[in-house]
Amino acid sequence: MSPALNLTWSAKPLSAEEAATVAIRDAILSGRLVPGQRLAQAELAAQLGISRIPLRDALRRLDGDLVTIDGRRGCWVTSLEVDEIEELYEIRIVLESRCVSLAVAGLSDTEALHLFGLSEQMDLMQSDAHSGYSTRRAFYAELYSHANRPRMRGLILQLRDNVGRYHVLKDVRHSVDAHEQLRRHIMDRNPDGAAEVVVAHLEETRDDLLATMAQDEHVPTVATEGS
Amino acid sequence: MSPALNLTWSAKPLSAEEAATVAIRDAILSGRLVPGQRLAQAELAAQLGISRIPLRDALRRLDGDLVTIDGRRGCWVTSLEVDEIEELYEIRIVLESRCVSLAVAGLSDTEALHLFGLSEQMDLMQSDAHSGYSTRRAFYAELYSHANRPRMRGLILQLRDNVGRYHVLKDVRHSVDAHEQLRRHIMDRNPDGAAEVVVAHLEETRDDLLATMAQDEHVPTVATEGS
DNA sequence: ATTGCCGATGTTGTATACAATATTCAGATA
DNA sequence: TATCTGAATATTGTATACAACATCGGCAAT
Repeated sequence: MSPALNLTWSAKPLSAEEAATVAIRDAILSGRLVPGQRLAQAELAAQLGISRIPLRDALRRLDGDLVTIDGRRGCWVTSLEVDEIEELYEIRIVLESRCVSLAVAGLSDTEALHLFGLSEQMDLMQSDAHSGYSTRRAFYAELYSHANRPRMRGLILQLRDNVGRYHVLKDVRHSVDAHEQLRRHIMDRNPDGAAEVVVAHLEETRDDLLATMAQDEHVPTVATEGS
Repeated sequence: MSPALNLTWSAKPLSAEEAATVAIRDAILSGRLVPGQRLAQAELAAQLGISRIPLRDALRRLDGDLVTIDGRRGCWVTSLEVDEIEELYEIRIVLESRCVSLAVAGLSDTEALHLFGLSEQMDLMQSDAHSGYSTRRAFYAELYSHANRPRMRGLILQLRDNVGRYHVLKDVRHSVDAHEQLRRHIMDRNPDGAAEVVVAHLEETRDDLLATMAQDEHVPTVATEGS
């Protein structure tokens, strides 16, 4: 069934629309474009060196997720209320508990060992906040891929990104503990245990984020535009 | 806080992009555009009487869901494999069991009675397949709205539409039974019972669909273009 | 007969120009 | 002073025109 030879192009020529999509997504996820910030088509297109047409295509693609388009009134970076963040975490808990259970249940010996190594690496590196987030994201993306549920995995990663941009330089103590437990459940092929760890970790992360937001709610972030 | 007067325009002037979006979505959900069918921009734009620009915006908006855009190769109505349908049902089961449980738990007396009436009406009307689907969809949309989980509800309805277009003139016996049980659990405020009914109903519906697809897999539907 | 190589054709991607709508700010009026 | 009005401004929506790329056909070579 599987092809004997499988190439993946390293350098694919991406269109202006695709480039704009990843650029805007990266800018939002990295915090350079903050929630609530206006996204003017002419300005963004000029900054990216493209026309408004591919920029509009990119914005439509991100609409409803990282970007909110309000008819002819304009376009903003989606701003999440506390209720919405709680709901997104609830959906993540439901989906990820199932997904990690399926993934751990189906791991082969080499796959489990590989994930174990990835997880250890991840906790040892401990780099800055942004690259740390990206490393953890890659680990879960790899782990969840073993559940063989592509749509579920995509939804989870999308939800993770959507709520992850609100985490600013957070502690990682919980993560290290949770990852150690998760590693053990991976090696033991314990799906239920892994699911429990993920749920507990998500709840802890959610509560930390909500506490941080409650502290900073009177200090709203305002975007200032550089030259 | 709330305005004394709150108008909603019955006839709001929707843009060409919005009109194209609903038109294409309706065409796909009603089966006039079948899975796998090519969506040529020039042709569709001409049929809708608009330019290619707003049509492209509409296609981008539907991409990844009802429509699949493959770079410069073109655009097709998304075609689901058996594995994908199974996965979509699995996600629906996880989300809807939670959502119906929350909804039933929080119902007031009048709300429960209203839903009871809606459900009875639904089973008595028994109209044609398309309007029957739309009626059932409206009932679940109303029921799930009481869970106070807008994102979850939106995801569920999206998944429901995505998989619902593969149901062609199916039997409704299971639905009638399931709805009767669901009505009882609604009136009894029994969240767990309602969740069990919904899960069982979804599994049954899924198995019926898969059986139908297995029968018809050697009779692929082909789109023929009228004048 | 099959494979590889163009050239013709068609489709999609993008830039520019213009139309339609929303926002803003000045000025007038109560 | 506060509020409403309306023109000026800015921003988004859409159409047309053109460029870039993919597909399909024929033709030649092995």
